[in-house]
Amino acid sequence: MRHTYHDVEFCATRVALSLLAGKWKPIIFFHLFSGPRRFSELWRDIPRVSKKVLLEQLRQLEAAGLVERTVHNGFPPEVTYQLSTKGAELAPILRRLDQWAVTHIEGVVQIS
Amino acid sequence: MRHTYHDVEFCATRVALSLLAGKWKPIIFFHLFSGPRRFSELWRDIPRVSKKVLLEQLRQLEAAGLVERTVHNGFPPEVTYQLSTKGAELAPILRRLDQWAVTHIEGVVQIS
DNA sequence: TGAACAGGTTACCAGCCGGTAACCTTCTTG
DNA sequence: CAAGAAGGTTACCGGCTGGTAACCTGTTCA
Repeated sequence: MRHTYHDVEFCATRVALSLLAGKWKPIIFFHLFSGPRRFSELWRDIPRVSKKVLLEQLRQLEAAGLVERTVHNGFPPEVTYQLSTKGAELAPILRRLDQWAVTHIEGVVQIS
Repeated sequence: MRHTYHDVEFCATRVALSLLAGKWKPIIFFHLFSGPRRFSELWRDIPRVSKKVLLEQLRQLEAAGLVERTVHNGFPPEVTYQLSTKGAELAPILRRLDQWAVTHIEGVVQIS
């Protein structure tokens, strides 16, 4: 059995896009580009996302190996999320995509 | 009202990704990178996609301004799809994403 | 003693997205 | 005159994704 990118199951780009697919994932990414963030920080800084959904997206990113979750013992509980090496290597690609969007799509805003 | 990329509605990357979101779109893209293709060619060359769904994806890409549809009069009917300038400018970005996926995701295959 | 905070979890629901299968129209060819 | 090819369209359906709202656990502080 020969696999080519014609085969949707093995198309690298499709699989990559599926890891980024999710309403809040790009925003999470841009927040994590500048370093680790606590759960509550992300929840505060990303408007209109529910705890449940934010957590779901983070877990999916973690499962994909793009994000690492660290629990720091102590009180109050502190859990931080940060990009893995693999995840960080997406940064330049996402920035170029951002650039493309800003020049080609109206009403859209550049990352800070 | 201030818009920042923190606002999911205006996050450029999210909007860009939403244009590419669709099971068959990356594959369609890679087929169109090498030039215009007839509908029946795409349908023949992309395994397991139904006419209806392929057409849907093409129409969405067209609506997004990434693909142009041309009807050539004559018989048999001939309709070709090709990337717009805007769409073609995504090529290098998608190729980098493909590269990233090939080096980081197992079982995934590079575009030819 | 009970409120507040961090980081979750649970139940439940609506809408979208991709999927199958059959059908349509126009023209050409055997 | 029937079949076939090109490019669709239509009816219908199941599962995934994102959404709301309420609840839980453990510790500290007033």
